[in-house]
Amino acid sequence: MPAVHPAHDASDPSRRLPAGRKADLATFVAEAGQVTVAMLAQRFDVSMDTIRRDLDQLDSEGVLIRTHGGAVSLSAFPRPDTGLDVRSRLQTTAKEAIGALAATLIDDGSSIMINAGTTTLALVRQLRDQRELTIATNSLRIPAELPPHVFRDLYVFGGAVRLSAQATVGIVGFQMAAGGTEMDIQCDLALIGVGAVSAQTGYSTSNLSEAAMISEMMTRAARVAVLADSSKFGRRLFAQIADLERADYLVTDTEPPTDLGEALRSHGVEILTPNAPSPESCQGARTRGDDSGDA
Amino acid sequence: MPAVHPAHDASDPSRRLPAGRKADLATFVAEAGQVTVAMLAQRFDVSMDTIRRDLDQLDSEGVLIRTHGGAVSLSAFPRPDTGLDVRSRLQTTAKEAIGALAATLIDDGSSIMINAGTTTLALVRQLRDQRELTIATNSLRIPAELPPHVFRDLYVFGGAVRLSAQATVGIVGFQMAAGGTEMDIQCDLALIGVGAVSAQTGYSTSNLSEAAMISEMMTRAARVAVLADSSKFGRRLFAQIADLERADYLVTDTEPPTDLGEALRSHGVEILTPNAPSPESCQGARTRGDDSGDA
DNA sequence: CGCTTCTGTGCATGCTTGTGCTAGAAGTTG
DNA sequence: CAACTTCTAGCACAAGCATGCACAGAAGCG
Repeated sequence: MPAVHPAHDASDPSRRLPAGRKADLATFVAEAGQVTVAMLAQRFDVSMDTIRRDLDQLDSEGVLIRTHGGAVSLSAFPRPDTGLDVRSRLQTTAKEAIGALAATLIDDGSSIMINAGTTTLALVRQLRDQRELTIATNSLRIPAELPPHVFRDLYVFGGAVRLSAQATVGIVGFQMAAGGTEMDIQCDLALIGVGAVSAQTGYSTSNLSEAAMISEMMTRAARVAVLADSSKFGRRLFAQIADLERADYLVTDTEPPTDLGEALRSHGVEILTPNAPSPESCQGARTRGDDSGDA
Repeated sequence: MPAVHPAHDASDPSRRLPAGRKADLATFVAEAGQVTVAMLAQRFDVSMDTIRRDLDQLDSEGVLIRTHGGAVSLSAFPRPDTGLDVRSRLQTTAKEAIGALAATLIDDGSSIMINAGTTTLALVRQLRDQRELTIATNSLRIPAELPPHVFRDLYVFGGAVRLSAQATVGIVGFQMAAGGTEMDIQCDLALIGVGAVSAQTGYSTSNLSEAAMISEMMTRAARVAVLADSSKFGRRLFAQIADLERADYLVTDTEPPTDLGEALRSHGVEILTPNAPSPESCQGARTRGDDSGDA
């Protein structure tokens, strides 16, 4: 079994540490906008399998978006809003199902907070039968998509604009008079789309300011529903939002992996999926719970 | 055994990424307005079947509208909630000219406030050559339309949403910490689109809260430019914003009637029109080289 | 120093996805 | 109605993918 392995050539300086290659790869994708696995394999002189693994990790870290055949950058497209649009085209049916399911949690006349994100955007498109809602959000796109007959009052939190997310980041609250003090606000339900759900580290997203804002929304709500499609399971993003028990509901499209599902239930989180209450649908061994979060 | 497959041409990098192609295809349709399957197949160098499948998917995702033989963009159809969009199609050439002219007032690195409106929206679309701007606005649509390279920081004032105007009404200011006090803000230039300009009653608009907010923006600016096309002259709307002398410039498309023009000049307002460019305006009516969306 | 353990990498294997082709159905146009 | 275009459905093939495995270094431990 000598097996003629070309093996690793330590003499080649272009072949560097994996972490360094991953960082270069991330910037390369960000500049190129869209790349193929084959292109990257040639560029970095490693096999396509390694590139695939790297891209999967970078996707789970939220640095780029993995697609069939390669990857696209979050925001480096010619148009700044394509980052959001590309993301919104991925997992759309799942997001719509999640949105429709989450909409059933909303009672007529209740007050709700909604954070910015593609999943929550799909949610507001599903709002049809509700009436007289009071809604507060940090999304700049929700006011354009919200059906006008469902709400009575709509508020947008002010602050700096994160262009890639079409959202504001700032204080969860309002002043109603110049120089006046902040009004204390409280709502019945917070609907929160997150970037990652992990049994170990709870809910997380890629932007620190947004994480702080979401956490503030959660504390100002009597009930909290977290929205996340199955691609968010078992990964960890840069900024932690809260521990698992801060949510009352997790609305998703497929039953989570067993370890995550058990962790959620043991923390009192009710899991809602469209497939009716059929537990343990067993979607295969998707349990990659590891995530060594370097970056 | 036909076996002779022309197969895939790996040499062309523009192809080879389905997700990227779909994103490009969506933007292409959005810009062209209407397209045929054959046109897209030639443009993206794939078969018409693939284009058909892509269009079917994009239609089911709500990105465009599939038709027999091709597809049309969403904006080609008047959507139900297009109160603002319908208005924006009126007087567009005039608004574009006004926007381009007002853009010449904006210096690199300056801080500006912009209120919500179709005229100011046309203005931000004309911003190309400016850099490092700091921008604050109550418009929810400006963040989506603003070219990303022109500004350094962008802020949206928080508050209640006026859906018909896609704008917030509230306080002109920000808190930067929960429970903290309001930060005092001041800018170099306020760019204000108004609904009416009258020699007797000054500037006015139809909504009282917006009028108060605009007035506040004016007081927080070193210079004030009012934008109004000729259809706004000589009329009075419900809520007065300010007297004539509160503005330093009136940017419009045609010279106002003599009485209004005299009243403005006697109050120290400089009138800027595209035909009689002011001494400092250098770029004037710039031909928009690219797009010019016919097709 | 030797041994174990872990990680990163490359390869081989079925399996899934995307694409183009063909044939027939359905629609459009003169 | 006839001629043409476009759509739908099914098929075959290439590319991409997940998984399991083997090997090379690095790190840890005695």
